[in-house]
Amino acid sequence: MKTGLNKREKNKELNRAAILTAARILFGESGYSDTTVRDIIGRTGLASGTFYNYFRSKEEIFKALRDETARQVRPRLHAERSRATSLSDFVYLTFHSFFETIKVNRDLYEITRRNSGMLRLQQDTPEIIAGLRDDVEDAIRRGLLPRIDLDYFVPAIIGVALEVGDAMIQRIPLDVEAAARFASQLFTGGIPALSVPEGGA
Amino acid sequence: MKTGLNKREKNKELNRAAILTAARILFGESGYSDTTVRDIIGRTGLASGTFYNYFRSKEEIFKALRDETARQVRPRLHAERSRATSLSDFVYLTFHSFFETIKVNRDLYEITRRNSGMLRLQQDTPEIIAGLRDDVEDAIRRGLLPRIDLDYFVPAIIGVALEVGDAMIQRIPLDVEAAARFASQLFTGGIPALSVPEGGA
Amino acid sequence: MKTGLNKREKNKELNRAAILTAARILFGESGYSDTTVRDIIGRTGLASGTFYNYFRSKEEIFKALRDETARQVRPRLHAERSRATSLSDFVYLTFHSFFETIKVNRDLYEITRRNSGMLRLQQDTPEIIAGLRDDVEDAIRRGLLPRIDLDYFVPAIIGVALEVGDAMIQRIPLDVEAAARFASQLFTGGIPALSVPEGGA
Amino acid sequence: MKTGLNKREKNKELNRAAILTAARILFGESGYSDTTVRDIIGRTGLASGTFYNYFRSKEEIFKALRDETARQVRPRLHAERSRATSLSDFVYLTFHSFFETIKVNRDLYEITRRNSGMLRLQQDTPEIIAGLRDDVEDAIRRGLLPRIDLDYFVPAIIGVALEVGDAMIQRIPLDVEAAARFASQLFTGGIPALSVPEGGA
DNA sequence: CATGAATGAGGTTTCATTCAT
DNA sequence: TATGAATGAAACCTCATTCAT
Repeated sequence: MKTGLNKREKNKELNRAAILTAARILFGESGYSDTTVRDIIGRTGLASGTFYNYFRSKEEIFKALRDETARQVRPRLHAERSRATSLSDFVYLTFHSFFETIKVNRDLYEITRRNSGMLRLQQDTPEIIAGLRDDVEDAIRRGLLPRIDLDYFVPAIIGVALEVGDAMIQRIPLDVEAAARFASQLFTGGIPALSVPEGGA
Repeated sequence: MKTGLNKREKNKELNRAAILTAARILFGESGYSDTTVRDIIGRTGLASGTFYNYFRSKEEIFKALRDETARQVRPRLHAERSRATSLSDFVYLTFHSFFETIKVNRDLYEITRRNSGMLRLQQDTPEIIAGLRDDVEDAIRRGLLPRIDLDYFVPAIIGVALEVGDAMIQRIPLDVEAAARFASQLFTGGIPALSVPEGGA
Repeated sequence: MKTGLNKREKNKELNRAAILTAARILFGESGYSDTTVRDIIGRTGLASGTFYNYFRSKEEIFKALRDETARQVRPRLHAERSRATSLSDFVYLTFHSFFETIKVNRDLYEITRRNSGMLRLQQDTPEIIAGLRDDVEDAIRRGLLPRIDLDYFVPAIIGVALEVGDAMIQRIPLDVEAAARFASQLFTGGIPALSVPEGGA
Repeated sequence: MKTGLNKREKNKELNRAAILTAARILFGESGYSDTTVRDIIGRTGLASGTFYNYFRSKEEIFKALRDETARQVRPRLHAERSRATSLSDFVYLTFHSFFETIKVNRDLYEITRRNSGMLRLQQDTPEIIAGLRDDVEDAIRRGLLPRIDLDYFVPAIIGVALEVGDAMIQRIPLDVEAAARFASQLFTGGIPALSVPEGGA
């Protein structure tokens, strides 16, 4: 039955979730290579062999984490962006939803950042960002954006999102709106639009 | 003769260079953790112990590579930027010199990209980028740039430089000017300035 | 059952004991530095990594061996000596219990002998001897021994115990009483007391 | 010619001596296994390959050091002992000359102590002590000593010499006479002869 | 002879993975 | 399924010794 999991099945789910969580934290903190399977399983209190009841290898859990990110994050980013009705709207929502996601899922984000090119697990674009190109193409079709060289434009968005995102996280207080405003002003009007009024910090 | 190196010294230079080159390639291809000392020395045809005649540890050769980058690249980027006489000039030269550097030292660039957050070897800002903030501050003092929030602006430049730089490298033909033009237009006038005339790619 | 160990636990005990025994023999034969972890584990038939399931390092197993000695030997030597009621009694029991211990734990003794000053693992006094000074001080308080310069007297006992002990072990038949008699006569009456009747060996 | 060494030959002698001295110090400080050929040669300022112009191997220099000890020390100890005219004389001179030797050649002594059973280089009796048995047998023949079990007596002397010698070295001020007096009193009259007058240290 | 870089066997230790319980 | 000891390949590094200069 879909609705009810018996005790055994429920425990399986919990264990799997616990292992994933531990891996998420550790990959984020130390990177893929410097995180051992023992580190991961040790954080859960389970025995080391148990790891292999849930994941076939260390590589597999890394991929599972990526997929999780994709499943959770992509639809959300897409939904936000599709509400846009103007260029500045589109840009602001893109950055805002991305920064908001970073703030909420900081550990998943760390993994993507710290292990971008690792092993041979990499994709050209981190999952957390996937889907952006489609949405941009759609925005062009909808007339929100002018015709642009996407091979440079999409990376430009990504670059700003990642680096300004990093800066945002380190800043106190953590202000998603301010960061999103900064990035979207840059993309909407360039440097002149960024000018800080008199005694700005 | 004072000027020339004798055979022994010349050979030492060659070996050291060979080891550095091998490390550069492998760190770039596989990252720091997944590159073994044996991989490195194996590529040179030397014996495994010989590695340690030149570098005290795996970590040390990594640092040596980084320092090499810094010594080669920083002064050059700085020199280019300090020639700027206007906002658009400053931005264009910044991106252009960076992309040019990437093109020439592609392997060194890969290392920095792939190992940014790795191990505990990282610095907050990869060497290849260090110095940018100083130059931007200087440009503001010189009136080339308006007063801006540097904690977001500098990362924004870096993000675009890195991601557009990656895109540029994969593109054939490799066109530094085009990439620099794109990035500086974005920073100078925002998306509207990017608009591609009719039949653009 | 609480009292018995199951198969797993029993096997663990056996393996740990096997590793300790192998180390004991090899350290005794070749000394600490010239005994490799591979030698030790090889003697047990276990895989090389297994060593590190039981001891964190080569140094640790050495210490474990020492502690084992201490736990086994010290209380026993102390108990014997505290039974003494006269000077000659005290001296005889001291040597006798020491020689008896050597005889029984010959391999542990070899380790202590061969590695006394080694590496930086040493303690000033090998465990096998520790406690002697306390007992001597106690004997002086109890009036069994006169007031003596302990900084020379304790080493003198130790020196005779070790060297005569070595000689005893090589002698056939191994006669603990004879060795103890010799040493205690020397300490009780000096050389004159050692005089061998007519046809002595 | 015996009398004059030319410059080349003199330098050879100096180098050989320098290497031996360095080895003596280092073997004494760290033991045979933990001293590297590079450590030794490094202390002399010579190049590592040069070591092998003087000694065929690390083991050989160790043996050379042993032989040096024997050549220097044995005759001297023998000469001192043969002057003895009574039991107490013999015993006192034996210990005194040994302690005096220790004091003067502390580094050679350390080597013998720290590496007694090492490698397979050991002899049953350290070189520094060799010859003792012969002298004792001679003393018995000369009527200085009673007939004694030499297999225990010689080791007893050695044990006291080594251990009291160690204690003496650590004591400040270093008093050879006091140590020799202690040891010879013990051997002459046993513990009763050691009794310290009232407020002795 | 002196030099010091090159050699490569071998040392200690780690860790993903397997498997008997 | 859970356990955790066993496995063994492989990582980093050391060092006695050789050899071209």
